[in-house]
Amino acid sequence: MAGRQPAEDHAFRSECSISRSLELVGDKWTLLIVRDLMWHGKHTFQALQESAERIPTNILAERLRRLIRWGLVRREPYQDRPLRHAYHLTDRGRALEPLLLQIMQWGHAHLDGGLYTPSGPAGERDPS
Amino acid sequence: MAGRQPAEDHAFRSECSISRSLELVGDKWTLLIVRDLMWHGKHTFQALQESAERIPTNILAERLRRLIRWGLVRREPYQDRPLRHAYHLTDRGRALEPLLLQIMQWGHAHLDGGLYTPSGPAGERDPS
DNA sequence: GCCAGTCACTTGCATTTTACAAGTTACTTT
DNA sequence: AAAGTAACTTGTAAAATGCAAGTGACTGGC
Repeated sequence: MAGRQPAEDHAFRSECSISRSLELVGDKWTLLIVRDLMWHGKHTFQALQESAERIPTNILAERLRRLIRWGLVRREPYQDRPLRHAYHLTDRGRALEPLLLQIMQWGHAHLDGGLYTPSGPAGERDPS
Repeated sequence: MAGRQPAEDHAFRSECSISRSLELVGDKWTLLIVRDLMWHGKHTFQALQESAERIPTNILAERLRRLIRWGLVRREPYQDRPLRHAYHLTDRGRALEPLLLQIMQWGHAHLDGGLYTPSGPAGERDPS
């Protein structure tokens, strides 16, 4: 326990594991970074920021810091001269894979088709 | 296709199913509402707002509108005099169950223990 | 009829987060 | 020395969030 980082503790807003998880990955960007680290071989700041969704650089930097602080991502040099760092998932980060697969599957089944037109499957519409 | 609602279309920021899903459920609150509708028998505005995480009422109202617009939730009267409405998941909403289970499982495995202390599993720490 | 109470929201406003553009630092290549 | 590249940081405007208070429809008791 000695040598712990100075970082502040975080008080969760509830006991619920879902709520807790969402406090960490419940935003529009974090899981996309995890996706790129997990499946798309993107491990540098540059590579991550060039993804199709065009994450703003300040958000990317902040999210990477957070993921590192929570132990989902590791930052390590992959060369000196010039010194450059790469980002990799830890075991804890890699454990998000089934979650990512589920999100992907749901989106694929329910949000496909380019532009969304607001009407559920037949029989599910509000008969206003 | 006649009788479609006037609602605006939505242009997704990328083709990725994960990204698309996150544009809908990628925030701190939406999946908690789905959780309550799916598992906790909460179907009224009142019941939903009384959950442990204390969602602000304006956010709850806005999220319910969004979920309805996207066909994940249905709003229907459960009594007249006074007229009251209940919220229920549609099939599309219920299809989020495996996703919710995965989030719960990850959180349970990696975020348990009340206050978070920032250090990954042994061997995963940045040896700074 | 009048008053208190409940439910389901809406409104106003302060705070926080996000988005976009531009700038900075360190180092390399020409 | 000049130009280029990677990895950020900073500034600022726009949007989302959080909190408190207010509103409207109705009900039930006196």
